Amino acid sequence: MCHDKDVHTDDRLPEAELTFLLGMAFQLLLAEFTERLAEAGQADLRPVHGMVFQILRSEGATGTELAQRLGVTKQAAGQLVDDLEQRGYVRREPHPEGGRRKLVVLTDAAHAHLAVAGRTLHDLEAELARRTGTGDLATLRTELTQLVRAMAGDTPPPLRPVW
Amino acid sequence: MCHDKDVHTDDRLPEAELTFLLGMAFQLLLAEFTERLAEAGQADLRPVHGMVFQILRSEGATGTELAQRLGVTKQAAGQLVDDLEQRGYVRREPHPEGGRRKLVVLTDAAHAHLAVAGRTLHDLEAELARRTGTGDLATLRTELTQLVRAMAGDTPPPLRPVW
DNA sequence: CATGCGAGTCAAGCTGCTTTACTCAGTGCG
DNA sequence: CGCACTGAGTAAAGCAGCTTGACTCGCATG
Repeated sequence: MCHDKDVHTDDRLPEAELTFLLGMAFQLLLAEFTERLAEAGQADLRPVHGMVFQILRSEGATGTELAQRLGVTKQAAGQLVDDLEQRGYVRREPHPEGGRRKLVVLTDAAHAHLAVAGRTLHDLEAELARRTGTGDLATLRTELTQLVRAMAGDTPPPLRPVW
Repeated sequence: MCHDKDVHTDDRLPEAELTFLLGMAFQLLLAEFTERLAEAGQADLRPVHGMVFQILRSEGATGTELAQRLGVTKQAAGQLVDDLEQRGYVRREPHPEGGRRKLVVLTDAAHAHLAVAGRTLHDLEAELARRTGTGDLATLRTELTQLVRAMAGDTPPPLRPVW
């Protein structure tokens, strides 16, 4: 869980910009998360796939809706769906409201992944709460929520790669 | 600063996972930051370039060192340096300790960018502190610092794209 | 001198996305 | 009815940013 390569010696974490801290925290958490998922035998799904699953979770969505929520073009979303369909994680069904639309829905395999991922993530965050000692990651959570609200209103922005 | 496309109606920010919140917060901040930089006439430099500048800031570094700090291959780092050199932001100087090494250092243009970027980032964070009302982004900062320390020890990990 | 190592670089390839351009189903309107 | 128009999906090509593999060169060490 720790980097043992000491490529540089200065230790200026406290003075670091908020933005940097956010980036590092996110990166570390996500990396650890995906690593644990891989250990749990889910190495074939990257974070973006988990994101797709969450979006499709309740009622599915059309390709275009998916694209909007992911913040990519509909072609890119289509490629993701192609891939996931081929691997048996989603199905394209005719859309109930007809038209040229198709409804992309999750298969059982995807729901199984969501279950594992959810547990893994919760474990990770719980473990982290213990390790920081503070125990009140709740504080952190509410502060972050305020920050996000301040910048994006009530609509969660698409979560996308970062540079 | 806000997304006005309301592509979905549920509003479950509070129950969101910590990891999601971190991702959204980071993404929003970085997007706003780069946008403001672009308005300030620095549209030709992406966040990764700012990262490079910060690494080279004090004493410069060799290509390999830079690659390690960025978390990419030395070839990728070399391409970044090629690009920045061509655009006048860095120079390759012979390394004082000789060998095949070269020391990559910043030009005045890069230092100017760092100044603008630093100010922009500070303004943004200050404005955010006002808008959240809490005023104590210091709390957030220290909590994030604890989190990062808990996961990475004292060595800031390379900050890289995320999925 | 030979061997090996580490830094840098050249070249090819890949992946995930974008841009451009098209097809097709439904809608509204003369 | 015929006909433009819209919006979803798809097909194809291109591109950016990275990787892997193979190499060159400077220097240290035996």
